[in-house]
Amino acid sequence: MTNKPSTTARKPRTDALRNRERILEVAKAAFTRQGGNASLEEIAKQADVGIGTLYRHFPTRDALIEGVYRNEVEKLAAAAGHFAETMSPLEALRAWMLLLVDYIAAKHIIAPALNTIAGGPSRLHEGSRTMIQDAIDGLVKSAKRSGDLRKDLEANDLLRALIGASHVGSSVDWQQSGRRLVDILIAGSRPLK
Amino acid sequence: MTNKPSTTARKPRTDALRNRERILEVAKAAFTRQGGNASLEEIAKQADVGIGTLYRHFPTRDALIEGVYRNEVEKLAAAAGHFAETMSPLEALRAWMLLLVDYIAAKHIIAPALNTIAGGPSRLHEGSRTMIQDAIDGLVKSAKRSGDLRKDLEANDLLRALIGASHVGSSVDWQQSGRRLVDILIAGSRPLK
DNA sequence: AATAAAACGGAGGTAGCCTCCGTACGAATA
DNA sequence: TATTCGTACGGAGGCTACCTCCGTTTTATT
Repeated sequence: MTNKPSTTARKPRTDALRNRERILEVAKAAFTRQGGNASLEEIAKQADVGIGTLYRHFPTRDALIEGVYRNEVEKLAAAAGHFAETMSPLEALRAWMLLLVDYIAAKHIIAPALNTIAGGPSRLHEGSRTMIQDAIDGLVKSAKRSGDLRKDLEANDLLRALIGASHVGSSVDWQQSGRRLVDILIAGSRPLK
Repeated sequence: MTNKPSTTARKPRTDALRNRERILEVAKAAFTRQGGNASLEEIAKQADVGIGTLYRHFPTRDALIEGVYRNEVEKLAAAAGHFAETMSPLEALRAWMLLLVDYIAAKHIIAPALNTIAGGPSRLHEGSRTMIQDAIDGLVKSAKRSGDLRKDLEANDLLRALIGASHVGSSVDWQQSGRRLVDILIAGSRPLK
């Protein structure tokens, strides 16, 4: 194996990266708005990309759906850190929970589609679950430290409330009520005066 | 409004009823095997029916899916009564739970598809929930009376166990494990010797 | 500037959707 | 049983979306 590090794989092309991003962004919107059968050609068009390009990045519909999902989880995890650094603890928690509402909406589209996939969905779900758990744990913990949150609050309570609500209502506008719920939860989690 | 009851609507044609049945039967199989996007033309063919006939009975894909679902719930409710009359209480309960596994499989396909529907899915789900609850309540109650079941058992426990299991595993072969679970539940619900 | 690897785009063959309407069947009636 | 007429049947055909394939363009590297 004369595996010289010389073959250090050239840098990925910038247009490829940019297109990939655009596709994911448009796809997420399309899927959450029109469901898992949204037209891929339409998505390509809206992303200003040829249909061939879309298929090169995501060879199957499922691949695209999975891509959107992973992207979402990653953004969610990254945002937690970012918010924590640039906002007050309570604001950070609130902002992050609002993102979570978006994420859940996306996941609702995705879950059924993933069942058709080969390896099964559990693998994906497992990983995301802990990433999300960690994120909210961190945010809650630091908001407790700063005295913005009552000490007896469990991060999981917030998580469950939001996820639970999304299951009950699974109507189209549950996102709206989800956002309202975020504010209620935040308000209710302040320390008892 | 000279709405004479004389117009007593003629009897529905027998071939129409037969075809409708056949379509629902084939469609259920197709949906549970290949997911909610199974080819309608293929379903029509397998049901020995023209594509036009299929569309007359079920004008949209969603209508067909909903039809399968309603059919399933009705069969489930009817079966409970029938089993209760022709089997021993415990056998009746077991047989019915096995049907429930089939039903849940169908519902998994259906739930996502229903979210796209106009009126929202809650209406459907509500109704079915109570029908199923009633059915299992009756079966459990009579098995308790005959001494085949421990008295402290709640019908809901069985229901939740089965439904819960179906959510965790949502892989392709969860039905297999669902059937196994039925036997385990039955065995575990016998009176303590 | 030259080169070659990598990515792009869209034409075109295929499959599934759904409508429309002439034909066939079955329930009512005599 | 024969007739009538409302009801249901079937599948051809127009259309949309899928997905592959390959000639052209762009980009990183030298």
